[in-house]
Amino acid sequence: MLDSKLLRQDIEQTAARLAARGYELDTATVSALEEKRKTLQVKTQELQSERNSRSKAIGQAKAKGEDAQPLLDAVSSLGAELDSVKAEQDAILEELKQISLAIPNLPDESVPAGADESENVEISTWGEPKKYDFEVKDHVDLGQDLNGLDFEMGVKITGSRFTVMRGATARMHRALVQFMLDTHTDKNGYTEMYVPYLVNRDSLYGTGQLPKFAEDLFHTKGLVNDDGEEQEGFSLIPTAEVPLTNSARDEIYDEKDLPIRLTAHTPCFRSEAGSYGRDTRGLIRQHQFDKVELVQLVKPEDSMQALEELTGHAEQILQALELPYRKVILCMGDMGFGSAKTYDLEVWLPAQDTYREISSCSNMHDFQARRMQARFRREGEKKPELLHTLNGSGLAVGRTLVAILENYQQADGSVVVPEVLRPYMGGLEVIK
RNA sequence: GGAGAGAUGGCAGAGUGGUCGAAUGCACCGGUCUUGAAAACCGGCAGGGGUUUGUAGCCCCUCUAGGGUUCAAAUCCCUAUCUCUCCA
Repeated sequence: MLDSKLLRQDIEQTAARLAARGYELDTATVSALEEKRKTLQVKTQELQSERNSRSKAIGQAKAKGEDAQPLLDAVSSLGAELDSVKAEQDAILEELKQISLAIPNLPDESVPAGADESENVEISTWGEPKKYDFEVKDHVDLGQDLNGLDFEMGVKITGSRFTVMRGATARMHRALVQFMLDTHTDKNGYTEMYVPYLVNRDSLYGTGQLPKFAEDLFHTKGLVNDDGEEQEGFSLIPTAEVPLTNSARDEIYDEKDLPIRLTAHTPCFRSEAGSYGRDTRGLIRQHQFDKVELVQLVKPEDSMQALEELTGHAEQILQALELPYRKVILCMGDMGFGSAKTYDLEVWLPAQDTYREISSCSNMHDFQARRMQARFRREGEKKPELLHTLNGSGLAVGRTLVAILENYQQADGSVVVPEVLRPYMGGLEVIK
């Protein structure tokens, strides 16, 4: 959510900055609502103030044993007027709130202009795509031939976009998780967290999945209580960003406790609404996939530097696994809803002869913090300030597995286990 | 499964209709004292929002959450959630 001041004092400039990322702000509607809001809010508060002072006078009169009846008569009509003005005010406030919740974040000045994916800008590349003197297989064929990936079984058990892993492949998947978590906790200063995979509505509003992206989530029905009433349901997390970042909701941290760095391994669940037909083959786009997430809570002045560092932490995993990748900065039009600046890391997939996203690292600025009221207090200051929040994948585990299968394949269809994973796999060197 | 009790500021804990956003203690911050520290004493110490050029002033909202009664609600009523105790 943006600072409401931006919609009151500088709406045209705000609209222009939003337009650059492809969002059209209806300034006429918002300005008109703001106008009404101001009038109604002032009126409501005046009436409340009057009611309060009169009530106080009645109290004092009664305490002195005086006749309060004249005072009571004088206040009798106030209630109805207040109710109607308040109702009007609440309606306007609600309308403005719904609009505000649907406005995306303002892009940082360092973000390149552009409408979509095609205008993202490559920042750097790492590693050389390997040359193969045989015809490379994609991870689907490799995984099936190794009896490690079973797409049919996933379909049988659940449905499309669900997959079963088996044997050494499943173990490598697990090894990747352990390796990533160990790296981030031991080397990069993150605290490992275990978090709920089902979250409530407040959390989804906090990180920005709601109200706009409800259809991307899997929602559960609420539990039924003793009286037979259904409680509000939960939603499966689309990323650990949701529980990790929401740990800061309604908190006020001491300056000295920052930055806070959190990591967690969780499954992620996405409905993939609107992506029919895309990436239907293989592990790339699943309804359920595992991810090791990185989240940072930092002071505003530190967030841009923190984004560089966080992205570096994700890169570190790719480098340790010796997977060629490139770093891309997303243009304004391709950024996620709450992001002020995003780097994508794209890993080389030889079978697709291209780079594919494996991590997305974003500085959300104060966008989520404002929704969550996630704050900190500077040493010696009285007023708390909003934090800046960042998140990134470090990394998407399933896609990392895909990258390893494809990049480490050999002519006979076996796959070499990357050196750093061998300790996590009982010393196994090759999956055959 | 049955029967009760409770949810108040960072924590503990008072407050059962009328200057209560809330006593008191602890913690914390500032000061006095001290060579320094401790102790003692003095002072400060909730968040959100509106108005405004204003981090000034004034005002509004918030005592788990949502409804209700009332001129007036932390306090009364209803509902939900959570916690605790006892019995089986």
